[in-house]
Amino acid sequence: MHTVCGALPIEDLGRLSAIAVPLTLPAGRRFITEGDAAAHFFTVSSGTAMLVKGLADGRRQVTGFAGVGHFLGLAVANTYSFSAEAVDDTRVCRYSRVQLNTLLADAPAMRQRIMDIASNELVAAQAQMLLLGRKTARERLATFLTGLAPRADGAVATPMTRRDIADYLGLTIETVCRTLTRMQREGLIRMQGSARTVIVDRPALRALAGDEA
Amino acid sequence: MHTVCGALPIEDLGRLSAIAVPLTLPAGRRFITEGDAAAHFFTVSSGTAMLVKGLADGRRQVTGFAGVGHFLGLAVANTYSFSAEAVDDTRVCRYSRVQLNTLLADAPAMRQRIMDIASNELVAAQAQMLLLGRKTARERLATFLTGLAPRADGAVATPMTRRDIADYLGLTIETVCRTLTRMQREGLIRMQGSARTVIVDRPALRALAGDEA
DNA sequence: CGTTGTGTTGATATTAATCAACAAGTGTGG
DNA sequence: CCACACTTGTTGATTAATATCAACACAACG
Repeated sequence: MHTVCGALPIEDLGRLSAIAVPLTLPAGRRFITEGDAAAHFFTVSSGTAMLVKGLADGRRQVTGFAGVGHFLGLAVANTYSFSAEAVDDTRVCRYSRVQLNTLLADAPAMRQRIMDIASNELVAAQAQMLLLGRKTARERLATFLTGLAPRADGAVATPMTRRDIADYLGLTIETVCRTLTRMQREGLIRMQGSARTVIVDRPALRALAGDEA
Repeated sequence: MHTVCGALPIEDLGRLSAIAVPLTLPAGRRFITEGDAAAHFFTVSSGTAMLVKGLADGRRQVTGFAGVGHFLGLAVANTYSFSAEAVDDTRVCRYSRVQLNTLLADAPAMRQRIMDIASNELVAAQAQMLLLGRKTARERLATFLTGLAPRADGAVATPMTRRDIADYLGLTIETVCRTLTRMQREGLIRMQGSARTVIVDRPALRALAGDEA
């Protein structure tokens, strides 16, 4: 999965796990709430989480999905600027930010790694701005699908609902549905239930995505 | 100005300026090109710069404006993932990334500051995703205008062209014009040439922006 | 089994884009 | 200093992409 995070080098995992609190979250559970005091940060152990920003009237924007090994909540501010929810049944580890900072003080490799993660997030965020500001519905879906990590059989996992995809791509549920249906009709993809999609013609889909400009 | 950067603590400025190469850029000059080897990073000394991402067919997205004191090009990757241009006549300082990294090795305060900057960038980027994905044209302009730093007389500087604003907000030039004209007709703002705008009714504009959800 | 949430498809509405004309600056060279 | 070209900004008419409204299929679940 893209954006939101990154993985740590093995040698640091032990020190990190010493302060980790493992949590099991059912699908849909919110574990970070926009505006709350930001006392913790999280890593994803299994499943998928997503970051959400909301408007007063209920409109929402998913700013990223976080798969296994990804980080959430690395903000400097005193309050979270986004909410986070489990997409499917998900295990996360929670870390105290105070303890993390202590740990970081003499772990330069880990510090560097976190810095790199933040930079990569920023690059991903800028790519997403281009998508949201300038790409068509079709291009957005093509970008989304080709950005998902393919499994051994060539299929990609889409555990999030159509609503989550729509809120991630700045579209409506209906437009997501119609666009995917059309891509299937055209032989670009094959949907196998709503949580699994085979990318039939990856080159064509990548061309549609329009990156590599 | 919002997003893209931040300022360093005074005590580090001397060390940084020792490796700085000052450059003077005319309005419109591009000084970072998407895809080029990322050997440098930059700070803005005067004027305004902007970050741009482009699609093959010419569509472009401005991902942020950088005013005085802001940073550009803090990526980890080997190539820049965006271009940068001077909005008006601008002075920037250029720093070698290699030298910067050496300097950072024993400057914890500076390192921390850069980490904080990156985090703030990320928060701003997520806010912009919400704007691009879910706000109306009117809400986007209201958000943009209320986010500009007001001068002593209450006016805000808008040195960028309508095209740049449109590419920043994911709109067309015409929609930006029409929306601003309408806001002026409604007494929310008063335009004084295209580079200067007085915000007449800031509370109303902030309410329109829809943040503080 | 009904109930509820999710996904799909169709008909229609609406926002913002496109196409077009022109006004207002800005700069250049005669 | 003025005429001209060229860029930028504004406004109007029309189109098009996507949202909205609506109906229904289907699966999960109590």
